[in-house]
Amino acid sequence: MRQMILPESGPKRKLLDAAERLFAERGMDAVSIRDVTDVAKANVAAVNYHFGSREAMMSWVIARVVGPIHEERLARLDGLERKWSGKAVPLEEIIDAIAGPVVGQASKSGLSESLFYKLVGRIFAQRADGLPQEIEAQLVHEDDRFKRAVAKALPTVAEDELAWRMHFMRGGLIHLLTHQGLPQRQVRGRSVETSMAGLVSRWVQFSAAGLREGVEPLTAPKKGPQELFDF
Amino acid sequence: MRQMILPESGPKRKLLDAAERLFAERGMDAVSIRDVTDVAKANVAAVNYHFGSREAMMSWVIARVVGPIHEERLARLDGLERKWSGKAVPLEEIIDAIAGPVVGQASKSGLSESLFYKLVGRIFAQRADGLPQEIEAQLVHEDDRFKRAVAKALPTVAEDELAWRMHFMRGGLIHLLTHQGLPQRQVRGRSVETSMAGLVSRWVQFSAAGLREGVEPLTAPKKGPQELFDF
DNA sequence: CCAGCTGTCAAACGAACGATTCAATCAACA
DNA sequence: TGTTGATTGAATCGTTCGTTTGACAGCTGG
Repeated sequence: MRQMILPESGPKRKLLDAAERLFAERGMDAVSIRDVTDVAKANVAAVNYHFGSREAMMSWVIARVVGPIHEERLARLDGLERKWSGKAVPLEEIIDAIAGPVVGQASKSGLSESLFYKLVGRIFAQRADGLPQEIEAQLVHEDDRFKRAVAKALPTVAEDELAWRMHFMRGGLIHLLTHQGLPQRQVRGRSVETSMAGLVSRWVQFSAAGLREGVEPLTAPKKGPQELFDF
Repeated sequence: MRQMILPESGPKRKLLDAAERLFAERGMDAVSIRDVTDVAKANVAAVNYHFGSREAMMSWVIARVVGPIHEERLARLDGLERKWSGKAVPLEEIIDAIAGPVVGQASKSGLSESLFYKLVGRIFAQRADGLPQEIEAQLVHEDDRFKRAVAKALPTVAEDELAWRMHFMRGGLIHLLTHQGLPQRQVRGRSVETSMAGLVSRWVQFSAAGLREGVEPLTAPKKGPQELFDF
């Protein structure tokens, strides 16, 4: 596996694109290498020739999707910590740095937005249960960085309590990504926001409130919550 | 399928128990009928003889797990609405009526608690993507009941906003069930709460805060949030 | 006593799976 | 142009899958 230089074109790229689309549509386990090579208009042997095995190809697909999201997350967090130079970063901005890169990378993907979110959701839902070790290690480090940032923003909340609340938060995002369209049927007769950017901002607000649970606002307790976060 | 009278004993029961355990351990798609019949010490043909097909057996397993949870949820909500006789039920009690039955049924299951939660999480994660129609219909109705109850408890929050927040909330619970043990490694050196009952009460608090986001407390705004929920 | 139903069993079915083989083909360079 | 190494193609490998078959045992009611 080593450094995993992503192919810009050529047959490897075609296979990865095909696998990516099928993984998003049907789930990783429901796609055979023949499905992939049919879509990519390649031979069955191509997968094992270029990647060594089906599982190795899966790792490439996952790395190609997760890698940029992971790096953009860390870059955003770095930027925030630089911007607030040592002070605690506002909670909503931290949380937005988790979901924002998913939306950001969606437009750069060859997939439709809906499929891209589904794929990302499927991947993150598998945490610690089948993800390639290299990617899992990245994500563990990422989790740690964000946990420390949140802990700094909410110093009065116990660390283990925060860890669980961030666990719930992550679950909400994964559920949003995998089942984007579910609840909109439940609202009768009204046209409902469906753009992921809007939904993510709702998720940020929801999560921030959940993380803050039990924390008294230090200043201006009579003001509304929009005072704490302007965007 | 019809009424699905659950077998108390006999070979059907043995097959369902074996399938249930394996589904929880490995996931639905990773279990063959030979795996099941090996554990159940039955013949491969037994599955098709007693259930007609692998998929039908899966539906029985799912129905046997989800059914009691679904009914206990509705019963709890009925009880709450009776107890508060027409007035809005306190938010935390509604949310607890969603997660509580999962904990309640865990002890009645033949599975270990950990496996039972994993199985329930796996099932609910598949909403609208492979669940038997009958169960899906139950859950849609259940969602609607709970959404109305929450809307009554939070009349100032727009309905579609509530639907999305409850979506995030459900995601958090599913993630907790499927990845119970994940974040505890992240807390260094401390022994951490791992009982599901405790975790669920954290999830209830988290979710209630998320659902309430932007809602000003009507009375005693200076008091702590424990004023709003005593248990 | 035996016809009829219920359940179990080993065996086999055809299909699909990931992987491999090996000859044919292609591109690049001497 | 001839040679070499990279890539492709068709065919096949051994396995595993869900399902089906048909023989056989156990029991029951007439």
